[in-house]
Amino acid sequence: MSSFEGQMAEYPTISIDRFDRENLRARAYFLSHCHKDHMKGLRAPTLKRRLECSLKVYLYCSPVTKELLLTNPKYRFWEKRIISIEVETPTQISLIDEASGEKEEIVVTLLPAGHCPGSVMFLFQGDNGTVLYTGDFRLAKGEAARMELLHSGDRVKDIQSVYLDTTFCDPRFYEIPSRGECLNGILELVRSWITRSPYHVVWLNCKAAYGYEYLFTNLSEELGVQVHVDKLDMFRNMPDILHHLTTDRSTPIHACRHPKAEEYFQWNKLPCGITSKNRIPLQTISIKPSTMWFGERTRKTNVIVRTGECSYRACFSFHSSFSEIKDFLSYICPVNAYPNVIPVGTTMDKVIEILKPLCRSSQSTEPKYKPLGKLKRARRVHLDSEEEDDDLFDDPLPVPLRHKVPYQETLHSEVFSMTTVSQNQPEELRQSQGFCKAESMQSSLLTNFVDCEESNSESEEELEVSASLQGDLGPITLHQQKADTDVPQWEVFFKRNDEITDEGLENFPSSTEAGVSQSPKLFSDSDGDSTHISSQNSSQSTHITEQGSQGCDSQPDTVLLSSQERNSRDISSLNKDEYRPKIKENIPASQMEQNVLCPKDTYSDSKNRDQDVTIVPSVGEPTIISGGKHVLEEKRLLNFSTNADSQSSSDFEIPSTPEAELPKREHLQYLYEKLAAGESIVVEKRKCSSLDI
DNA sequence: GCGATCAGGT
DNA sequence: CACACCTGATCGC
Repeated sequence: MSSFEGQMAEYPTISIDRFDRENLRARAYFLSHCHKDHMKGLRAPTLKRRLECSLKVYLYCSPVTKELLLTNPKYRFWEKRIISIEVETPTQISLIDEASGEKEEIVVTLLPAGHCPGSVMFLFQGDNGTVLYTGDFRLAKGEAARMELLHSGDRVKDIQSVYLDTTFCDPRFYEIPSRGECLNGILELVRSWITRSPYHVVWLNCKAAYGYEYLFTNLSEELGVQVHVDKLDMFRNMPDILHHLTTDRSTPIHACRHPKAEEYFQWNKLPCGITSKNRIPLQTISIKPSTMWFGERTRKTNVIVRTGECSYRACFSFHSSFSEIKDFLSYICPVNAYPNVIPVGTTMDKVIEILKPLCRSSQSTEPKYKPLGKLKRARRVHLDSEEEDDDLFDDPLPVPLRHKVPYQETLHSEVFSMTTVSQNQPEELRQSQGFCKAESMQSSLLTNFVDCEESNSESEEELEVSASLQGDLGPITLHQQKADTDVPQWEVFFKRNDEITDEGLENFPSSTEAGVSQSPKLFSDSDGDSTHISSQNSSQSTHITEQGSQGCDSQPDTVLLSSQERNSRDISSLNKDEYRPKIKENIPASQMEQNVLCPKDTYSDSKNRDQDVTIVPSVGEPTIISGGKHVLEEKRLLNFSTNADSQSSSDFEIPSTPEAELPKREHLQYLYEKLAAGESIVVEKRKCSSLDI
């Protein structure tokens, strides 16, 4: 739960995700996503009264968040006072003190947070430096590196402070299976059950909160049936979600809720009240999404655990794991990092001890002359962080390129867009889209380096490149380049990108491996013999990180599901297309290869389409072919390398483990059916390698 | 009657 | 484990 008080040291006149107490005096409000614990005071009479008196005060959020918020009648009084800002569109906001008339300009950029539909992180740039408020987030390793707007040229921006989602910032939560792995595990379990007969139905025991939509949309897409929910009017303007939901109870997949749902379930009754179809009783299983995590040295086992005759728990997380948090923060490398959440069982001090080494200050204490390979980030004298562009000139030292993104840097001038919102204009987009051309950095070195370091923070090796020269951008500081990046946009939800799913999927790299397995016991860990069906992709990635040391065992998880299989249906066929299929053109060779490995996943990226507009061939990189739907691939490709697990890109390319075989769909089906039926599975123990125990 | 808080449950 | 709620009881306005 967020314990962020609402204000950031650098910009105390704005309030984020808290609307009570001191925050009642804010000049502007920001809401990162629509979860109640981030909306404290948002509908309190005191704030309502203040709005009536302070006509220049607005609430800024993403378009999806605005839609979700206003669907709730209790928040409808905000209607005229909410300004939605498109994701990845730097927007200038004037912060006016109505009493004194004092004014301060700030530029805010919303970055996708991957937590729930409409969730974003806020990047603020102004006279007091650049700061990032993450809200709640779930981003795979390497995702920060793929966000263009966190960079200036090739380097990550000079960020003064990060206000971070530290929900799982404890080594205990070292790793959480990726979204794709979890999704696949659930998908196969659901598939194996509902295909048995028209009377076999599944109840997804989800909590009352946004964030499960990508699960619903992907299951729907893959299985061809809509998911039953209690309400869907909040998605009325989000066709990509809406199309996969229904209020018709006759579907085999339910995510409806009822206070006595658990009790109903005992009696084979769904929350929506039905117990039979055509007078034939339904055969129901429940799947409860819940967070599962694995310590650094524990081996990941299942993403699905059987908890009873007809019930299962499935791994699902809205928040980044410890290693994902470390990857994110170490990449950003701010001067300061403040936790927004203190996980229970730990203390603020402990969390800070963990964050500190990932910040610049600690690094600055290091010897001045570091081997180039170790220099993570040039330390800069900062004064105002704002213009990072300018700083580039100041950097005397070679700066490691922290740009994992393979995307191409634009060689020519890029288009920067800057939107301005004035407080006087209430409407949403009054964005005057000012497009300013700026010269992009000459991409001198920028070329695309694919940094192979692992995303783990620990990565030590980085490529160094000399600093690039950038042109001065001129007066407007904030422009960010809009390159075509494809960041995993998670707005996905809304934009149907749930494809994200793919994320996981594709990421094989990331792979981790989780398997759905059932160990003989419900619980997993057993390592021994369980048959692991992993959702993940085939790639078994070798995890260098953790497992590396341990040897193979680590990979116990054999992945049975090949990504291809899953994708075969392509999931996304629908999805993708609708979304902006953007294609990314330049993909580094290395990635190409990967592509080859996982050919089918598709995926779409929301952003891509739009941005592609400016595609510039990157240096030397082969262009990918994007054939029809495979467009998506690109994205995933991208993810690949950058992805988390990807720690080392090389991993990906590692073909399957010698003894590993690609699971056949039929085999999987067989295993899942047994699993669904509660039968025990014969374990075939497969050795991962000689090391396997 | 409403809101805030706390306990308890899923 | 913990998340993001929901319900119910109590207290104050």
